[in-house]
Amino acid sequence: MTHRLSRIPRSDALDNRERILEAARALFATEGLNVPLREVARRADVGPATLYRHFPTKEILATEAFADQMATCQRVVDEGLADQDPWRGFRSVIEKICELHSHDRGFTAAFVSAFPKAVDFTTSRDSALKAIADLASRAKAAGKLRPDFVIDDLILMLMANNGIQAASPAAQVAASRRFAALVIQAFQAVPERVSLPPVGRLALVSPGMILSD
Amino acid sequence: MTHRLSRIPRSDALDNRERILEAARALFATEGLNVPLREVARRADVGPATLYRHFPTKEILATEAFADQMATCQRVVDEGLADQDPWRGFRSVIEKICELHSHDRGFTAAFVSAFPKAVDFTTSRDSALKAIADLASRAKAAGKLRPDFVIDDLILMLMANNGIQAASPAAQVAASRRFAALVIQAFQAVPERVSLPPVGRLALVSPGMILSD
DNA sequence: ACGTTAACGGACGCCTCCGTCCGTTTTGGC
DNA sequence: GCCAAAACGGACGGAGGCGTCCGTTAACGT
Repeated sequence: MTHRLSRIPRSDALDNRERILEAARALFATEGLNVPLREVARRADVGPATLYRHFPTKEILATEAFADQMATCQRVVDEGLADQDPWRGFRSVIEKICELHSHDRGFTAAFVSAFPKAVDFTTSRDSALKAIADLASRAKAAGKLRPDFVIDDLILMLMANNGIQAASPAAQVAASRRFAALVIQAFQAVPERVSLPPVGRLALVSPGMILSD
Repeated sequence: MTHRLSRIPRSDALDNRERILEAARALFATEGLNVPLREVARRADVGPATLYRHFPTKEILATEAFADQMATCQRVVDEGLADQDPWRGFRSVIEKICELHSHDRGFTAAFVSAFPKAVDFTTSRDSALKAIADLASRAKAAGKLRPDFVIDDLILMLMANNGIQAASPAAQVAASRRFAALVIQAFQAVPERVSLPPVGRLALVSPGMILSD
């Protein structure tokens, strides 16, 4: 009678699970979130049923697949916070996050999406945003970041960065780098600033739109 | 023998053709280019075959549907060119184009895409870009636009603008407006400019990617 | 070694979209 | 009014994605 509570999974199961995640990471990065799940399964050399058994929904799969990207993201933000110069920290966060997202077509979509089920993903995103907001207000206090910057501007920037399509992965990164540089210029405080129009309510678009469209 | 050369189409045919275009415009604007063609047909109160008879491919339909948007685009550019102050003209072009594109989820996709069949669309886009490049060099000469601006930055900006997702049409426009303002700040020449990283080769992504994804 | 059972994956049915065929309806010249 | 031909649209077959069922395989405890 060895059955009570959370049995350890079989070795091949763990194996498959890992291979699926690997395949998902690779495909999501290059193709975006809308790859057929069969293709992930095929690449992982696994039957469709196996994939669905491990990850009942695409959201769950995406959440787990992007776990380390999310961790990287958090680390980037922490590094930015650690910088004595808040403006330099802020800039580095923007540069690194743009780069991070430019490598991975799927990640931004996931990041910007409001996965309801993926609790931990949402919370870590929000904590990252919170931290950046802190950093931003410090940079404002230092007079380097424009005072009318709001955290939604960052979301705006992420979405915008996600819209960039380049011919090759390398070009994609290059384009994002330039974009980041431009954005930083735009965020910089300068004496004679014209005021910005309000952001309005951004989407945090529903997962359905991201996963299917 | 009244058959030689380009017969005038029947009245109901013209009727349907116009209704199809109307439906396509409406749906492309709200849903983007990836609406099922059946839905366009349904909205136009027309059978699928009729739609395909008038517009054999989605590209052709899109091209014709966006013809007036394209004209508006050209007009905006012309207005910008007509301004005595090239920098003000340049800014207004950016603002108006961002607004134009923010109203219409499909238009940017079409604009940025490299429809091979849609000859006239491509040429008018290129002529618009050419004109903007002229305006840009005048604005540079006036010392208002940063010297390292290149026309690909505009494409970059359009793609980025296209990535913005807002909760409602109104919010979408608001977000684009703010984005345009930020972009203008970024493009403005200021004394102590750090140099920008290169753009790299942007996509002008193939129609397939835009129409299906 | 062997049997129990967790885990697998091929195959199925459902759905949506696509593009075309062909019998039917409508138009416009006479 | 009539009739050729132009135009229509319902219906069909095919392709691809999805999620699940169930007969088969192979891991692990004894």
